[in-house]
Amino acid sequence: MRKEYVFVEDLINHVGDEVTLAGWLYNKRSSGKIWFLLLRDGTGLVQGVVSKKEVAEDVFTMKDRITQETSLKVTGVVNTDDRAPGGFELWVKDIQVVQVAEEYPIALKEHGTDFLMDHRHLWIRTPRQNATLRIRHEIVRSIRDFYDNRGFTLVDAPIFTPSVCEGTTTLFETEYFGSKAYLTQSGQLYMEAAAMAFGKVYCFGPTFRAEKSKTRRHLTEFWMVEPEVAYANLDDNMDLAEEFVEYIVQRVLTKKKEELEILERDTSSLEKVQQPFPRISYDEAVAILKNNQVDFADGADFGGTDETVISKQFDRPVMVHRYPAAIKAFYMKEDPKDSTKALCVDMLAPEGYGEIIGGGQREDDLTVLRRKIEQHNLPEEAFKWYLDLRRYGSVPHSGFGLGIERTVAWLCGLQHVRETIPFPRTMYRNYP
RNA sequence: UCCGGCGUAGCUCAAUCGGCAGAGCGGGUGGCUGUUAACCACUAGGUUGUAGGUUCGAGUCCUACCGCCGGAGCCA
Repeated sequence: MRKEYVFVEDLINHVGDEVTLAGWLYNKRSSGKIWFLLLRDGTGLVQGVVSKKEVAEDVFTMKDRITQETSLKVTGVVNTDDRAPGGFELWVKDIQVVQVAEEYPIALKEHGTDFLMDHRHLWIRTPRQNATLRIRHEIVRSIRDFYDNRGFTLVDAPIFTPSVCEGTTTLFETEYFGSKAYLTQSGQLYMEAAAMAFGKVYCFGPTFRAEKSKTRRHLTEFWMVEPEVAYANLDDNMDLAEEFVEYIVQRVLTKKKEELEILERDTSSLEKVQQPFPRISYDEAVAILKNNQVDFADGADFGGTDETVISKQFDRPVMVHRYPAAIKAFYMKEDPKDSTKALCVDMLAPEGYGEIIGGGQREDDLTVLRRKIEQHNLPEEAFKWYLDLRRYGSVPHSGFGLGIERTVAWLCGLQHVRETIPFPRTMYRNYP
């Protein structure tokens, strides 16, 4: 990768050696005839000690020339020292400046979110943001490993779609060679086709919602993983969902301890995320709301505060199944025991983080599905290919979608999903 | 789209009843041999979001607009 420079994360293998690190100046402190620099290289932070009697004059006076975020290469001997942040420090012999940074806008002080988001391209250099995005990466890796290790085939869904998927949410419209195209809000319908071809599949990509949502749980562009399994019923689907979420959480707990510490995440609640997860019906969830004196209209969908009240009854994610069919998408299969209910499931994360999974068993009967499309005032023409799946060897099948950003926010203990994605897109932000 | 809140130095915020626009950080200058968002001294830095209005006098009160934040709806 690069032979000349050692990464901070590898210093543990170089104690006593003279090495050269390449990075950026995070901070400096001086005390007359000795000064300290904090070097950041993306893999960690290390303190360099510059002593007047041990370096050349021009190296010692470097402190007056280098500014925050100046790019530089530092050569020195690696030592362990309890006084140094991180436990290691570098006895500096030489410093080579690559570029002296202009006055850096992000001080090592508190800033407002709007200011930081305007400087998101720089903000991601700071420890907390860095830790969050590293955890995001671990979550993405664990998702891929989970499905790849279980024989799922990755099938990418298109971003441009010819028409509405669900008919409920507002889509971003774009010009497509003289006709209209829409940015996808879900790859699910395509995964249903893929499941009939590959048995068990998943897609993982960005999705887009043009809803004018202004909450801590919404972005206009977000990432979703959507598995779909042929011959799987609702119970199979819930089994998969809980095994999946347990896997992600435990992977992050074991592999990203340092990052969770940087974020000061209390992990005791995450350690409890183990199978089995509680499963309650919509009707049972409504009963919980009523017992907690929540004013709730029967048959309605749950709002953010409703979800919080429900999830606070449990110490791990809770799966709520069999919502009223009327408030769910057309493709949800009717419960054969109660046609007013749908064989769907939402998973609510603990600590008020809300819905992270939505899915269920799909309607596999051609006649019922056509009726649903008509009832939802959707153009049957647009779903011709989708209906074909019910004509040529239709089978029961199920799947769900997990929102990456909400999952990252939950595991990191963040108040807002906007910090869980490198460059968030919200109703009011399309910069940088 | 609706409801609520906030816009003061590069950044984070103060400014009492409407009465001289201030501090910390960051910048600059100087000091300090173990600092941990170091510290100490000095210093520069302002169209108080925009446009009107009330008043002897507006950062402060009123109106409209703009921007952002939080919530609702909708959803992952």
